[in-house]
Amino acid sequence: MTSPTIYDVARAAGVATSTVSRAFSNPQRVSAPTRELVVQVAAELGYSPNPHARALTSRRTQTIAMVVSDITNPHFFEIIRGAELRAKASAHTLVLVNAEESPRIEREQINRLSRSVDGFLLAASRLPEDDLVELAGSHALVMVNRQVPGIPGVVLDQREGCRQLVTHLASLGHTSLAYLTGPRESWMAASRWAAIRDAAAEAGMTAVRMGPFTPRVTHGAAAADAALTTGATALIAHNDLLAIGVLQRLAARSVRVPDDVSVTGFDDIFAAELCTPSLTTLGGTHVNLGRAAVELLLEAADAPRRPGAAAQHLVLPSQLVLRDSTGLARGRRGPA
Amino acid sequence: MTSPTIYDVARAAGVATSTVSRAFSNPQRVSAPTRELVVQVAAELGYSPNPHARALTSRRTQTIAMVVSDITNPHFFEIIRGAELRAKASAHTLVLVNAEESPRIEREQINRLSRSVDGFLLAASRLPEDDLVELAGSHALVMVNRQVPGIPGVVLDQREGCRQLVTHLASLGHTSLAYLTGPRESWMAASRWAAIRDAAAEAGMTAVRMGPFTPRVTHGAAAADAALTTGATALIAHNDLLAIGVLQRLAARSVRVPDDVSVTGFDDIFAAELCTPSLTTLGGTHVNLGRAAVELLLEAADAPRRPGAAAQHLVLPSQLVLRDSTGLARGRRGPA
DNA sequence: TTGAAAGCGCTAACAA
DNA sequence: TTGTTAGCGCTTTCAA
Repeated sequence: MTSPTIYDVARAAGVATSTVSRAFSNPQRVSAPTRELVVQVAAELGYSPNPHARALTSRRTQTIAMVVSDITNPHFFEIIRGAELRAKASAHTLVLVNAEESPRIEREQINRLSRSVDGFLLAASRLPEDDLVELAGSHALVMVNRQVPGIPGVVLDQREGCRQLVTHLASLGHTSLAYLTGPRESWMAASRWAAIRDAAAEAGMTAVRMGPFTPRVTHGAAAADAALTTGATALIAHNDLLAIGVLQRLAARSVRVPDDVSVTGFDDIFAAELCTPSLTTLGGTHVNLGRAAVELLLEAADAPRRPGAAAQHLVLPSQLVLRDSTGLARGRRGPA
Repeated sequence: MTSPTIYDVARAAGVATSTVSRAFSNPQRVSAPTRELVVQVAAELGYSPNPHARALTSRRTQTIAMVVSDITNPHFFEIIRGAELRAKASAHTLVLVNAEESPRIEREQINRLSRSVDGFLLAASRLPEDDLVELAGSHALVMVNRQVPGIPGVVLDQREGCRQLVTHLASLGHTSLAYLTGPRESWMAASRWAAIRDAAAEAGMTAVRMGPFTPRVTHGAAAADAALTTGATALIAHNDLLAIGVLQRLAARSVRVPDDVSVTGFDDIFAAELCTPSLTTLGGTHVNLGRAAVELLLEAADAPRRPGAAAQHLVLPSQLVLRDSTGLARGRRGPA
């Protein structure tokens, strides 16, 4: 009933337990013939190493945890998928944790898992920067969609992406935009606003920020109402979910999109292509975000914190996807 | 640097290590005063139990694995979310595994994790029933959206749901339907077809099955083309993704929905509400599926396999959501 | 290159 | 109720 151990294999193969151990975890330190013998005997007995016993001494678990700020946001799906893919390729296990938009829960979950994983992927972390720096001192950490000095991370290029987005709106004749911002703790929200504001200034547009709004469809109504008071003809929602909610509210209020106002989102989730009108949005290959993040984490876990070596920051390209929710500004339609 | 162990706590509190151990894993077997002392000393020292050492002796890991047949399908998201929620409530960790629609990968992943988790949630498993029964002999198993005799499981009610769906179509005057079926290994696909066929017979409709089709948007084109050859006026796609692909293809071929044909899906994913026309679909609260599945698994892990006690099968209600993709059959429009 | 042996941190008899 | 003690299965010095 109970599964075979290295002792069983050692006895059957006529070698010491340490040799069996090496054959599995350090193959190059065993002669080829012995290794083959051990491996074969192990296979016959149906032996496989006990990961907990292994972790107990070696302190390596072959497991990484991914903490997402809000698992209900479909945009994380792609990141999770990429991470799972990459983790599997290196025979690592992916643990999934939901922080439910709460810094407290995020912290608790990290503490709970700190002994059972080799490192953490923190996606859109809501923790204050100080906490993160402290954590990075004792754990392998990789940030996803957030930049923290000294901690490795992967982000989609917001600066360039937002510039393209704003330029697109400017080229349609819009002269004023409103950014409907996300959660206060969201690094992304701050980063997007900074990029949008700068790009707007450059393009000679006025830009205002409204919010914060919880980036869900249901909160789009409030966001849309707030945005309309500004008189802006271009609305940039913090993400696609919020944008879709905005679209729905505008339709309900008989404001035409894109004839009266243009609306854009971020993330390019699956639904962005299907809603009416389809949504212009700043996307990118989120699968690669997840993939790259795991890659970085595995490196960090292998070569822990060479002091002096700067933390790696990967910036993956974002991609502006033009659809039907953006159009010429009011009064700019028809032949000039 | 290295974290404190029960030895440190025992010494500082002046008790035996076993007392410390009990205070944490079996509190009721320690007198209240001793327990409080131990807990307080432990807190001061910053002690927390090493999960691997714990697992090594107790064989309990506080971890459960969820294996999904295809992580790209958004419908699993909700199930995953429910499972994560419930797992967290019992201080359990959720490991996420993608089987990529491959029975081989599914099996490999299960084997790889078999030592590190307390049990498995198998969502839409593609494994043959024999394999599952064998697995259930050595592991705690709960099936999600698949019924296997002798193994506990949770499903949304297909029989009643499909009956409602078919009745809905019949009441709109449709007399022939086509079911665009999912993967060959999908228990769900077989189960839906059986229910649809029976319900159709009951309602005096003819029913044909086409496929199998990979249930993704991109495969909707082939499915739509195949369906049109049958002359059926009502198309039931295996899931919403396929249905959305069908809608797109029909639009491209200038077949009007629902004027020329009606289209339905399964799952009620987020996008079903947003596509054009919005999709009539058989949904249900998938979050509860995940939640209930974890619940069952925790029970099973606690009271392992009382022989004689039948495996629990939970059937959660499904819910028919009527939207714009279904309408009166051709020739049944206007005043009678 | 291989073997002997001492733990890793905890649980669970068993005894007191 | 508490303490003693022998493992759980593996890795890792250290010696040979």
